[in-house]
Amino acid sequence: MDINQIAQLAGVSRATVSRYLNDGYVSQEKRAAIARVIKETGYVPSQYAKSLRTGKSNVVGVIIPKINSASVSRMVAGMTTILNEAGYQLLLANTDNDESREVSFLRLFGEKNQVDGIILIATVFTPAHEEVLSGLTLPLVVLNQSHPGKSCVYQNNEGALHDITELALKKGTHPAYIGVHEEDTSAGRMSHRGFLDACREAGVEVPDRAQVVTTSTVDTGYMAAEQILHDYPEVDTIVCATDSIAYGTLTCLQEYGHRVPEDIQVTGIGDGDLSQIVSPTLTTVHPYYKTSGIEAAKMLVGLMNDSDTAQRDIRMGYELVVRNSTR
Amino acid sequence: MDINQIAQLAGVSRATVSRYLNDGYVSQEKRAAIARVIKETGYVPSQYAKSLRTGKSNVVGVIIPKINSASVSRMVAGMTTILNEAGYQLLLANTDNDESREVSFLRLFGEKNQVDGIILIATVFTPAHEEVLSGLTLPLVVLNQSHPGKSCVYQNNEGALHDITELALKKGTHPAYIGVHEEDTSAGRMSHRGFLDACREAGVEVPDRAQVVTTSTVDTGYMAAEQILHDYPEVDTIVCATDSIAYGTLTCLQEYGHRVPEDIQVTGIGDGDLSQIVSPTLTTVHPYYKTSGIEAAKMLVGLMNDSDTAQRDIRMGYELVVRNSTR
DNA sequence: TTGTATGCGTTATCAG
DNA sequence: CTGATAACGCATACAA
Repeated sequence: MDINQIAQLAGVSRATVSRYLNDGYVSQEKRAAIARVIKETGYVPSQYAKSLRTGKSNVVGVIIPKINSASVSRMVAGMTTILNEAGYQLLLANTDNDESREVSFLRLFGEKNQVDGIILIATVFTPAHEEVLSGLTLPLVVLNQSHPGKSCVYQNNEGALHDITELALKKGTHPAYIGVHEEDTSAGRMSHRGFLDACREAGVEVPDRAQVVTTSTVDTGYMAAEQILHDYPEVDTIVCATDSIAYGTLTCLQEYGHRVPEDIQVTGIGDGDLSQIVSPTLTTVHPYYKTSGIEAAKMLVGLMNDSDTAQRDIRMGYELVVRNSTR
Repeated sequence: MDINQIAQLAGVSRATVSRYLNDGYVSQEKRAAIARVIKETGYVPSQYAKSLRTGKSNVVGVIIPKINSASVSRMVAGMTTILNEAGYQLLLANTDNDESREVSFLRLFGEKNQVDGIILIATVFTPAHEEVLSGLTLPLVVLNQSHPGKSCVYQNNEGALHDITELALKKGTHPAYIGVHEEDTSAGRMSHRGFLDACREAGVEVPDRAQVVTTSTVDTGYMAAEQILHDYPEVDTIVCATDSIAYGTLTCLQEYGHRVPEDIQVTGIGDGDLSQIVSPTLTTVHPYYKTSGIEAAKMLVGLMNDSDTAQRDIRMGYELVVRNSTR
């Protein structure tokens, strides 16, 4: 069922059918005839052919580290609405936390091929990333990290950790910090800086033994809290870089018989589903993940349409959610 | 950068380059020459043209009700691994729980176009669904629901609820049930049946006021539990159709001063992340979501390759996870 | 307002 | 083993 058959059945040339499908510029009679034939046959134009001819696919490639994650799936949910509205489909590339796959997808999509634009939910930037990123002509938006020279949308981890630490220090005097690795992800670094700034402003000293680095899971959070309890027994406030770590910390404190928040305050970042369910409920920061996906998608649509849209950065806002794990 | 330029640079015809890219059947010398040129130029074949010519896209359409959901994102994670291994990309279509969008995506993908196969994570089957489903020629796998005549992979909700109810009834005598709506989703109906069967086998009577229907959220779970407490005060066991409902129930019981599991047992279905964190930790059923995604993807790959693969159903297994919310 | 002719980049057929 | 050549289904410049 191709455009030629439609043309024949409608008694017009295929160019007219094509115009009917696109610009317009067709007389009422022919328009009606074509419409009727299309309805009868259920004809749908071939995307392949259309894309081959126009060089546009109406598909955007979305590279994600892990679909199976609350923050990522919210971002994807956000961009889906915008992109679909704008007539684009999402081609999903899941790297399963494998950096090399991230680079190869970037390359695959980037090589003048298959997609009209890319959204990269970034984790780390290796030299390989930089290389492929620099030689990229397609519209691209980096989500979740800031990257010089590229349009990006990212969370204000520094501000979030600063504010929540500041809050906790109104009632606490011996804060500890459980963060995530800081080598290649700016998120980790910025978070730590926010914490340290707030401490400095409050005039409290934080010894090294009160600051540990781990990964963002409940189990490792538990272990990190255990370590702090051991190395820094005077602790009365534990600021965690993620909610998952905070959950582990809560469990640990409970098992060691420390009361939260009376003896030790705990804070997280993320406002995960569990945060209002754990006991005590967790004081945390609500990051606008879904909205960041929406913003990234809007930006990309802008880049793909008006090719001269200026590159810009969006640092997302956040909201302190004060619950019962702080005094 | 197209195949003609590569051919010219390598001193061969474009047919030879094409063969190099596909079947093989190229002499060593030419092979080397082409390889060199391709490496130098970074040439990548156009998917559009390839698809137009071959009628295959190496893309499968995945229709999901909501990306932002633990079960769905796990299923997607599972199929991603299999599909990527088999050389397919995922085109994601998120309906955001809008049935009509589900149908239109089905139609869009189905109209001989754009994708080589479809995985539908099903929620409900309306007449509109049936209509488009019946006139579908593309390989399709239905995930999460069973559907006569179509290959499908689904959870054994009936078995899961039966077994967990059976377990709870070893220590309980007055069970209540909080389920989800049963009109159009077989999941809800099957769950309820599993519960009732186990009760019947155990010889316990369950009055209507001990069975309520709600939606699967923490808040509505809370309210449903409240209602049961009011209408059926002698309750000593609450079987919930989902973990979310169970979380709400736990919170409710705690606030009303009922001890779990001493006074009232609670069970869920799903083994969500929170289940080992809430207190008491939740007795639930671990459904193999990720594995079901893997199975669905394998099935679809089979259907797409050997077009004569028999249609079949897979009912997934499950595993009872006994924790501290039951005696 | 409409039709004709051409090309988008591949792969497949068919001789050589 | 290789090279012409003809599609694949569509959009568009150009002529009418």
